[in-house]
Amino acid sequence: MPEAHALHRHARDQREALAGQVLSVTSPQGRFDAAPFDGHLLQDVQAWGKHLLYAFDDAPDVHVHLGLKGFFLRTDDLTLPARGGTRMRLAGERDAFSLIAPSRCEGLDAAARDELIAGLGPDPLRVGEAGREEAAERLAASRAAVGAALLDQSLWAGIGNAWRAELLFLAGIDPTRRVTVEEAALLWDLAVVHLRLGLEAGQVVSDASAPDERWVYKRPTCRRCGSPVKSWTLAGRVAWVCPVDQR
DNA sequence: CGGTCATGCTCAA
DNA sequence: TGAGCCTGACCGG
Repeated sequence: MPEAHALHRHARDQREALAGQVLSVTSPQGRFDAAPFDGHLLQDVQAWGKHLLYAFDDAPDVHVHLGLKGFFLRTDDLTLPARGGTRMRLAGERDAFSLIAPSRCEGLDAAARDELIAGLGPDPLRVGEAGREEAAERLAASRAAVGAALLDQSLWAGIGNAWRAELLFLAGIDPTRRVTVEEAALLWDLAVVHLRLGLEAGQVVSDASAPDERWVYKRPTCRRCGSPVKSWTLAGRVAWVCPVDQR
């Protein structure tokens, strides 16, 4: 689940529930030092690609990355004890969020936060159409195959394995080759539209009329033409490709 | 109930 | 390139 659309959804949910409030910040598991943030006012929560940044008054930022396995639990019963293994618990006036099994949860000073953001490419949910030209040029300039380039967070921020499979299918592009600037711009447009749909739906959406369906991702056959889907490891992740519809 | 895999990423080799 | 991270979902016995 944790690709950019999911992280932007977490940011929105937590911003609406907690921003502007003085939070109780704890680490029931003990693996996160919550003291610098406990009792401080949360100004904002923002997603940058797959990263979450929490801005506090008079404290560093908190940086969260869910990795493959991280997730949040939400409750409106503030008396409920956090489940075991909760790395960070953020409690406001009416809601509490528990962070479980993240790959990163740490304080970040302003310089480190700026460095993190500077190392990320454009995020389709953050710059949208305004970032189209720069995003297309960055992706097309990469020497890597487009299937590897799309997963490189310094080129574009927020695309993961499921979006890679589905966006390349929608664009009709074979992941093993490179792309022109025009093809990269088409991929960007597809990403902007579909990640937005995914943000609202809370899942990957590659067909607005069938939000629960996928074209090739984890499928034995292509949903459009029925051809057997080819799958193999590309850039460390399993690629799913229709050999007929993607050239 | 054990084994495997996963919409991610880092680090060692 | 592969192990590790150390959770949850799923599957077969």
